[in-house]
Amino acid sequence: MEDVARVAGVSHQTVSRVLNNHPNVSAKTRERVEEAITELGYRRNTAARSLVTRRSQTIGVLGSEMAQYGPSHTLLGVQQAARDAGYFVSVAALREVTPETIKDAVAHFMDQGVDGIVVTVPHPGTFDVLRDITVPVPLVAVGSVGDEHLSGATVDQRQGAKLAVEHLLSLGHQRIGHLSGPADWIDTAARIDGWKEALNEAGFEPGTLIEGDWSAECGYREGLKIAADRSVTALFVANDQMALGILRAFNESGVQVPAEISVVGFDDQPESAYFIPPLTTVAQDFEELGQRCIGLLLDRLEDGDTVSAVTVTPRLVIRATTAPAPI
Amino acid sequence: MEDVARVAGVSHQTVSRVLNNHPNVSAKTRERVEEAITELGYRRNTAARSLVTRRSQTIGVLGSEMAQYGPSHTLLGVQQAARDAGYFVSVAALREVTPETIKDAVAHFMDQGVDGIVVTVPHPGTFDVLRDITVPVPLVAVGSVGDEHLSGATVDQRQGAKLAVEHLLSLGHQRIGHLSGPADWIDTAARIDGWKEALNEAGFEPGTLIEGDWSAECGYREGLKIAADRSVTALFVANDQMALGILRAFNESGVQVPAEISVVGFDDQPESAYFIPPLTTVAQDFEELGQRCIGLLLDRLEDGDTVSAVTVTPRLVIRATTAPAPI
DNA sequence: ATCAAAGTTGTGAGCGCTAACAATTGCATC
DNA sequence: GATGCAATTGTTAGCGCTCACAACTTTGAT
Repeated sequence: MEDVARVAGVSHQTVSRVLNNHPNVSAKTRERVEEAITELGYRRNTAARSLVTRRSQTIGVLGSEMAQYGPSHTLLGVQQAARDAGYFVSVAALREVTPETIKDAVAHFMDQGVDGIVVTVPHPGTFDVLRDITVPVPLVAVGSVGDEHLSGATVDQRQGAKLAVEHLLSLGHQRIGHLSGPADWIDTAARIDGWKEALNEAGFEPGTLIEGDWSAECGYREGLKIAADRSVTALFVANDQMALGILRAFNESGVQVPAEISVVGFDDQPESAYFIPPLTTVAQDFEELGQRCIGLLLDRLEDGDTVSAVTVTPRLVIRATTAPAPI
Repeated sequence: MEDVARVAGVSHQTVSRVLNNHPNVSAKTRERVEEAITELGYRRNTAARSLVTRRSQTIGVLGSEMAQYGPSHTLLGVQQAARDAGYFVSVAALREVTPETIKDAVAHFMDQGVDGIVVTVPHPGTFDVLRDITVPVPLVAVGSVGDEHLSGATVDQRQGAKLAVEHLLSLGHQRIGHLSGPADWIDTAARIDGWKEALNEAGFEPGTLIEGDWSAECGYREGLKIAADRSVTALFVANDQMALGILRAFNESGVQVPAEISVVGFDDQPESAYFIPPLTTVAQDFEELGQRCIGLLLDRLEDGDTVSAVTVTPRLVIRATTAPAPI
């Protein structure tokens, strides 16, 4: 920086001012400094800057199941938005979710001096842990409703579930079952609520509720049972992977989809359009979710504004696994 | 740090020595310092440390298609291994792969002062770009063969392809086609080579070679054509997603899998076991790949050793899409 | 011409840490 | 008890930057 100052014929402080876009620098000085910077290929030292500002220009992303469709796309959105805003993105992937591993990861980020943390750990207990340890930087949690300490960004999953079930209702289905995610996931509860609500509003009783684990394997297993007992004419499945398993089980059991049983998934992974038959499902824009997270975080970081929550709206994609209910 | 020194009754430098595991600190002093550290909940300031050591304890991961099955799992392995070794992991996801975006991302990492970079950009041109810009930190590229400047970690894809084709040959197939990835991917070339090699060794001519784009949609489109012309009795498909599309196309066209045509995929995504029918495929351990990358990087960083390449071996998973060739 | 107010630039200190060197201690040897 | 040597500890400087403040320059009203 001293070198740049010398070349531009100013003091190091003026260079610093140019770098930080301070208002009180005359146009021609600024220009001269900028020339010197490009001429020397100067890059400001982040460590020195962090040391004095106590800001690292880094945002931590703390997540579990980071390789899954949802989290990995959320990370993409976060990364994109953060880099555009001049922030670095550091990741910590939890192999196992316990209060200890969460605290460890947060400590890891504090050691690094991150300016804010985006949390995508979809288990309700997470938020309690985060509130307990009073993290000294802004937090945004995916799936949380948000409060003054912890912002939340979330896809309106209840709404997504309603969309799915209302579609089935409009086709004349009345016995609509639900294969949910694991009970300790936030998303699971929201989707179950949406399913129940849509049915209640239509004046029907909820059909069978089965707790799954998101895996195709589990969808297959439960699909075999449903194929045998035929307790429902339609099934709302909490993600596309379980729906894949269901489809395979029905295929093996000779159950016609959608003629005998309709199936709706959730997520709209790109593959879902090529299932046999192509899956009707609910699309959620995870990348947008990630971008919104950074938006919230930057608001807190820069304006001190306390926007506590944003919601991304899902949308129904109708393909070939849904048809009018059999008579 | 000054506070810790005061509590422990030593100088700040001794605290620094304890923190850095310097040899010449007496056991009881070390103990006293450690007590003071836990008592005060002291955490060393990374920025200050980086400023003087010129090391950031951060590794950058530069990747394209980061949300895909392979890259996202590689990232998981990288993150795991890096955190275990006390490093932070920063990510940069490329939305578009051009020499400019690669250079930008590298510049972004240099601004951050990363100690090393793991590159998972599976296009051959990448390595040339990286060699051109002479990055001042060690690099490990996934998919590269490696040289003294650029270490490489890779799954032996040629071997994986051979495994797949040899399995088909052992079932009596002679006309074995290949639906490959896009031509500008490294993986594509290696898999084509393996396919050709296995056929040559068995004394057969390679069957139809079709260039795909990894997507299920493309698999579907090409599958319809193959179903119509029946030029092959078996198909080696370069990834599971395209295989999914193929399966759907064959199903629609009334082609029996595996009775009429056998299909082998590549990747072994968890869903593949629930395709209709369950997919025979080649499994690759991406997490291990990621861990190996960090291993290579740390070797360069710490010992100065120049291990230039490691290889992870894939393995064939036989399920229900392969059967003896029809007579 | 004179002065105040605003705009612009420079100076010095210090963020928290580690490297190099200096000083102290302990301990065996003469 | 004096001497030398190694092991241990302390002292000083400085990494590259920004902040607070001081100093200088312009502008416009009197």
